[in-house]
Formats: sequence, structure tokens, C-alpha cells
Amino acid sequence: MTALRPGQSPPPVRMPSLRIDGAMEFPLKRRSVAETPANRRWWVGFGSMSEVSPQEPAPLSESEIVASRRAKLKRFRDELGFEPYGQREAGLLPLANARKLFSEDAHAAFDAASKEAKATGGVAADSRAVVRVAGRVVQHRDMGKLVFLFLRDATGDLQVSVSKSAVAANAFELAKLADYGDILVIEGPIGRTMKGEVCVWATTVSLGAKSLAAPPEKWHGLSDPELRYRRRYVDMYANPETAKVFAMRARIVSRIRRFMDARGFLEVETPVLQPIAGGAAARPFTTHHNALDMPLFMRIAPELYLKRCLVGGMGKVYEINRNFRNEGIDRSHNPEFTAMEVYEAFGDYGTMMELTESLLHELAVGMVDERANAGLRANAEGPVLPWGEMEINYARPFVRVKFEELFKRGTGIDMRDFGAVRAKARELGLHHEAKLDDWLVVNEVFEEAAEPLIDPCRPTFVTDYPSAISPLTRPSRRDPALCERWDIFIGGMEIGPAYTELNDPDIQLAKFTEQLKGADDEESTFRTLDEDFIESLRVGMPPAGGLGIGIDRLVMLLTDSASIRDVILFPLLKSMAPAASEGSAE
RNA sequence: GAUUGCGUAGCUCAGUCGGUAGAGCAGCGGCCUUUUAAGCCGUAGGUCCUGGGUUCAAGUCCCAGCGCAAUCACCA
Repeated sequence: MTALRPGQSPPPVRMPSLRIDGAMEFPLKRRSVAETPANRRWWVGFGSMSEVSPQEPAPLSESEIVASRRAKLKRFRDELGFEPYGQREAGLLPLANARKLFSEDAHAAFDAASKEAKATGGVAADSRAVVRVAGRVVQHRDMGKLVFLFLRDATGDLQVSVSKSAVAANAFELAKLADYGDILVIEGPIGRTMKGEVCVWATTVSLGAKSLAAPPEKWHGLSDPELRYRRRYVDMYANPETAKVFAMRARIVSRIRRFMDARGFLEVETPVLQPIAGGAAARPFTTHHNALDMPLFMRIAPELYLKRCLVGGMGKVYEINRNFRNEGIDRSHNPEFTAMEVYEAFGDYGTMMELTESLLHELAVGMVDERANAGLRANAEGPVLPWGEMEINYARPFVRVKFEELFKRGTGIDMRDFGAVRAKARELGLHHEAKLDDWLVVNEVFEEAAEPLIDPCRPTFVTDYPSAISPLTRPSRRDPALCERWDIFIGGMEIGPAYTELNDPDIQLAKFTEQLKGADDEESTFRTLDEDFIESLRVGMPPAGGLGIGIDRLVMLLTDSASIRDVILFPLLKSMAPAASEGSAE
């Protein structure tokens, strides 16, 4: 795909969109996940190589570490008779489950029995549970005729001891020669070592996969954030904190689905490849369908399709959707990001507020237990979750404040007194105010002087924005200068907006047309009037409430992550080298 | 887009005033049957991000570029 070049002149107003972006206004000094003291243990690296024929020599520039691992691979296969890339295994237990089968009584009984057996020359009775486990080697201590290993899987770490006297000769050699990062399959009774560590006393050892890549530093691991993102497959297991974040993310998304489903919303999937990128004011990525010889855009929002669903009769719909926006990257923006958009027929921005508050409260309550179980910081008293230096309190009700009131509180002046507002703007150093329409000055002054009043530690709905800065939202029936829109702020980030949706096709058409007039040449290359959408409104869309929530930012908050890149498995990074592009994209 | 910082062995990092490359871990060879960042003996490993420049001499100073991070701007 070819990205449009970033420009400097977006339209001064937004489309009727559920925009998820918003400025992240405050600095947060955070330790990176990798620096957490609790994580400074047992780092190992593993670079999964693409399929390489086992007989092929190493690629050109592999280090001597990789070369020695390849030599070991050959040795495992040729001398020890182990298939280095394993096979289906039955009866494997996750390491945490295996650890739970440890019995103090069985261990003590066996301990006593083996002492007696040693004295009498008999055989000790053994009632210890026998487990079969697999995991990546993250520690390896060779004591000569006894090898201690720590294996790791997604559930945790477990020690294994391989005694020369307890396993076949080739299995003992395998354990001795195992590298950090190798995946081993081990069976044996589970007991304790002399130092008290719960430990599987191996009776068999085999290989699940030989690791060929040089591991990261055993103690400090991967701490360079760039390497952690580029080689996430190493970061994910070398840094258990990383794996926990993504496991939590999965459960959060799952809970969101259950919440929405329980309220009778239907989950739908709408096009990512769109002939017209509508629903938000953002630069799209462009692409092309060859067989149809058709230019296409990656979606910037699903909004216009979800509204078509309302027209079609789906009363309550939602989509957990990946959006693609050809814009800047920072701590709260990734070019592709996940949002949830929700539409409810005969709802409005008030029903969306209730839904949002219930959902976020429920998620926060769930996360208190979740975090405690994961061994992370959590507050025992109520739905209070740490985010960096903050303690964010999700107790209901969330704070609600009208845009106009917050403006007054922040500036001491009435936002409708444009003269005073402009004076305030100049006082704040907003020297370009003269070029802006009155309401845009109001908006800038609001962001400068009023938004900082929002308590970042309390989820806050800012409601009833001026119509003029949200021109595609339905104006309030009580006061046409205002519109039925709110934005929710948490931790200084905008998490999402909601609207009472516009369903008058004539007004919508007029506003689209007006918006297009403001587009410059570059914008007009991708901004097109979606006539089919207007046609769908003419069929008749019920009045509705609409909501957008930035899932990545929400996960940041709930998992105490400082950057959106810490909650996206594979965030976009620049290519390391200008390698020849595959497939000559136009 | 601007500013600042960082970029040295596979990884984590030192490198003084500009004097010709260091440690730990990982690796390799050896010893060790209870280790917890195991230990001991020996050994190998460098495009100091890239390209210029200054200098007798550059990891170090200067310029440009690349990548990452932070802050700001943009984005609404």
C-alpha cells in the first residue's frame, strides 16, 4: 500500500465521527515494563527462524553462537537420536498446573522412604504425582552429574532436575547440552530439592524445539524498547510482564463482548476495504484491488456501515474494529488501532453514557482481581487502579461536567462572550485567534484553560459541546448552539466520544457538502461524498445514540501501560533498512 | 515537523583529557549430584549505527543522514 503524504491542513471541523484520538496532554515519567525489579530474572532469548531445511548450512552472517547451536542441533539428531523439532505430545500439563500437583505429604513420605531404602538397600515407595510438562529453558545449571533447569510456559516457571542416575544416557546428555531458549519435554515425579524448590525429577527428557537464536542477557533481558517491539516474540516470554499484559488484554476484550452481548447488542463486521473512507476526518491508507482495477481505502472508521445496519433494522449493533489512520505515531497513537463502535436505535448520547459508565466500571472491578491474581499492583478498596503515578478511581458515578461550565470554571468568562474569549485567547498566547471563527477560538481556549481542570484520576464526561465545533452532530433541541455529544477523559487521555446521531438525510447531505468545500487538493483525493450512505438515510434511520471507545487506550489504563505500543503486540516501527519492497506496490 | 537524549560483542552495559576496544551474562573447552543471576579454571568473540570532516591520531570532537525514546507541535 502507498501512504498518502502527511499534510498540514486538515479541515477545521470533524466529520460525524467517533474519533478516538485526542491529545495526551500531560507528561508521565514511567518505568518501562522491562525495568520492573520483579522481572529481572531468568531472561532468555529466542529468535524463531523461518523454516530452514535441516541439511542446509547456516545462512551467511550468523554469529558463532548460532553456529554452535546448529552444531548442537546436529548432535542431538545424529549422536543422541532426538528429533530437534519434536512432535505431538499427549498429557502435557501447563507448568502451573503441574506445580499444583506437588504434595507436601507425598514428598515427605518419599524423602523418608528413600532414606530408609538407602540404609536397607530396598526400593523407596513413591506416591509423588508424575507430571509431563514442556517449556522453554530459562535457566540451566550444570552440576556435573546433576542438571537443574527452569522451564517456562505461559503459566509460569517450574524447576526440573535431571540426574544422570535417573534418565537414559542420551537424555542426560540432552539436558546437559540444552541451550537457553530450547523447548524441552520432561516427565517425572514432582517433589522438592534440598533447598526447598518445587521440582520435577526427570525420568525422561526429549526435545520440543531447538532454539537457534542467541538469547538475550539472562538477567537484564531485552530492555531496549526498540528490540522489545521488533522482537516481540522474545520479549513476550523473556519478560513475563509483557505476556501478562497481552493475556489481560485478551480477557478485557472478551469481557467487553460479553457485556455487549448480554445487553442485546449484535456484533457485526463491516468492511475494512472501502471505496470511500468515511466516518472520520483522518487521512486513510490507500490500496488497490487488481482484478477490479479499483482504488480502495483502508477504513478510518466503521461508522457509516454500522449506521446502514441501523437502517436495515439491526436495532443494537457494535463492532470491535481495527481502524487505520495515516497519521503521526506517539505514545497514544498507532497507525492501526482497535476501537469499539456502538449504535443503539432510539437511544441517544445519554443511553451511551449509561452504557459506557457501566462497562468501564465493570471492567475496572474485574481488573482489581485480575491484577491481584497476576501479582501486579492493585487496590483492595474499590475499583481503583494504578496508572503510572496516578490512582484512577472508577467508582460510579463518573464525573459529569458540561462543556460550558468547565469553560467558565477554567477561564472565568462566559464562552458566548466572544470578545472576552478572544481576549483570553490572546492572553494565553493563541496568536492565531484572529484567523479563527468564534467557536473555534472557544474550543482552543477550552483546551488550553479548561481541559487541564479535569481530574485525570476520575473518569470524566464532558458534555454538550458547541454545535459549531461538532457540526455533524445533532444539535440540542433545548439550545441549538450546543449539541448532544460527550467525550470521556481518563488519565488525561480522550478515551472516546458519543453522539446523538444525525439521521436527517438532507441536513447530513448539506453538512457533507459543506465539509467537502473546505477540503484542500490533497484531501479531495480521498474525501468523497458517500452518496450511498445518504441514500440509506433517505430510507430512514431511526434516531440513535452512537459511541466509540478506544480499546488500546482503555487497555493501557487497565493494565498500567505507559504507551500504546505496550498494549499492541506488533506496533508499527520504521523498517530497519530500505530493503527492496516486495511486490511493486503502486 | 522541532528540540533533547541514546546507538560500543548475541544481550546488558563501561570506555576518563582525542592516544588505537573493556566487563558481566550468553558461547566454546574442562571440573563439579542439590543449584536459585550457581561456582571454579581456560578460551574465543567488534562495520564502536552510516557517510563525510578536523587531527600525527577519532568510539570520543564537528557536519549530514538513519533508527529508537522523551517532550513539544501537528491531528480534533
